[in-house]
Amino acid sequence: MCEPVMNALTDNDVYWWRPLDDSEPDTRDKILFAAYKEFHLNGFQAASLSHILAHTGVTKGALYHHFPNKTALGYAVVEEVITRRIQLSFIEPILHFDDPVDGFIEFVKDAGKTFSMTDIELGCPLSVLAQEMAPIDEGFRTRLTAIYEQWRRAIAEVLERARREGLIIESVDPESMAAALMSMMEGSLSAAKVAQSLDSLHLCGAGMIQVLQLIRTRPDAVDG
Amino acid sequence: MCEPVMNALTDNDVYWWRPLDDSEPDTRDKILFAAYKEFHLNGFQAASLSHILAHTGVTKGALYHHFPNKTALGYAVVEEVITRRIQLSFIEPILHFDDPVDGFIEFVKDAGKTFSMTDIELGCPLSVLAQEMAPIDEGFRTRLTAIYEQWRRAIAEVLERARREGLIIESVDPESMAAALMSMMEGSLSAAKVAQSLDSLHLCGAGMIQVLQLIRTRPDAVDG
DNA sequence: TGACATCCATACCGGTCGGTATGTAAGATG
DNA sequence: CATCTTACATACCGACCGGTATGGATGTCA
Repeated sequence: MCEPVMNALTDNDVYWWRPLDDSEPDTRDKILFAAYKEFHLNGFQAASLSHILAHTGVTKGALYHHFPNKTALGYAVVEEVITRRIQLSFIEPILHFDDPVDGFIEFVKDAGKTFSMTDIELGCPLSVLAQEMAPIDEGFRTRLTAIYEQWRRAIAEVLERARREGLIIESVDPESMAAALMSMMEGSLSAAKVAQSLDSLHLCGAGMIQVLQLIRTRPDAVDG
Repeated sequence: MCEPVMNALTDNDVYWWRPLDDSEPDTRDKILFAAYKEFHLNGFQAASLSHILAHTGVTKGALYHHFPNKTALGYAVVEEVITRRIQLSFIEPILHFDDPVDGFIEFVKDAGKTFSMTDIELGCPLSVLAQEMAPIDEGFRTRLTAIYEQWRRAIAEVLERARREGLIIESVDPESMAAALMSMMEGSLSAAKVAQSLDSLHLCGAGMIQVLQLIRTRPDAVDG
C-alpha cells in the first residue's frame, strides 16, 4: 500500500506518492498514480489510457482487470487519491488554527514560499477535474462537490469559533465568508496557472492577506 | 457581420450572438459561433469539429477554407468572440463605476439576479479555455492572459482612483486587491459550476460583498 | 493432483478524430 | 468569351481511442 506524501502540489521527482516501506507499489497503485498524473496533466477526457500504461509498464489487461472502464478509474482517482490529498494539505491544517486570521495568513505565506512552478503549471488537480467534469458527469460531480463542501465546512467552523471568541469582527458571516475565502484560494491558483507565474500567485496572496487583516478584531496587529 | 449581445453569460435561446441587421450571418461567423458554443461545452481538446459542422449545416470544406486547422479556429474564437464578450460585460461596466465599492456591490448583486442555471452549468467560457489550454498551448495562453490582464488593470485603476478620492481605506493596495477581487469572481463562478447551484453563487456573492464593505471608508453605510 | 479463482499479457475491433485531396458552382476580371 | 479566384462540397485517409476476447501463469484449496 501507498500513502500520499507531498511538499506542495506536485513535489517534482516523487510527485507525491511513494511506498511506505520501500516495497514496490502494487499494480493497482501504480495505475492509480499514473492515472492521477495523466488526469492532472491532460484532464479526464483528453487523458489517454495508452499513455498511462506506457508510463507504468503495466498492460491493458491489468488495467481492465482492476477497473471496469475509464470512468471507474477516474472515480477511483478522485476517491482514493485526490480526496486524501486535499484533506491532508488543505483541510487538516485549517482545523488546527488557533487564531484563524493568523492561521490563514501563515497558510497563504507558506503557499507563496513552498509552491513551485511545477505546482503552478498544472494547477490544483481537484479544480482541473471539477471544472471539466462537473457539467457532464454526475458521478464525478458528486464526488468532487463532497470534497469542496468538506473543505468549506472546515473553514466555516473555524470562523464560527473565532467569532465566538471575539477574534474576528461580528459583521462577518462565517458561512459566506468561508465560501469567499475558498473562491479566493481557488481563484488565485487558477490565475497563477493561466499566467504561468509565481508572481501572480504572490499578488493574489497579498490581496488575500489584506482581506484577512480586515476581518480581525485587532486590525493593527502585525505579526513578526 | 455580427455583434455580441447578451444578458448574462449565455442568454439561452439566442445564446449571445445575433446579426445586427436581420441578415443571415455569413459562413465564417456561423462557424465561429458554433465553435464558441462547442468549446464552452466540451473544452477545446474534447470539442469535435464534426459536432460544430453538424450544428451549423456547414461542411468541412467550408471550415478548412476559413481556418487552416482546429487550433487556428480556437485562437479566432478567443480573439474575436471571447475577448469582445469579456470587455463588454465585465470590463466596460467596471470602468464607469463612480464609487467602486458601491459599483462592485451592485455588480455582484446584479450577477446574482441575472445569472441563470445555464450560465452556471458551463461556467465562464474564458476560464474554461484558460484552465484547459494555458499549460499546454502557448498561443492560447498569451491570448487568454492578455484578457485577464486587461481586466485586472481596469479594476486596479478604479481602485487607485477611489483611493485617491478617499472612498476606500488607505491600507488597500490597488494592484493586489484587484487580483484578489478577480480571483474571488472567477472562484465564485467555478464553485457554482461544480456545485451546479445558484445558491453557491449567492453564498460567494454575500462573502464578496462583506469584503467590499470592509474596504470602504464609510464602513456603516448601507445602500437602499 | 485436479479444480478453480486471481492476475495479468496480447491481439484485435469498431468508431471517431483532425486533416487532406479533389472537384465544382459562382462571381470578378481581362 | 476565356481565365482566375473565391467559396464551398464530397470522399477519403491514417492515427488513435476505449473496450473486448482470449489465453496463460500462478497461487489456493479440497
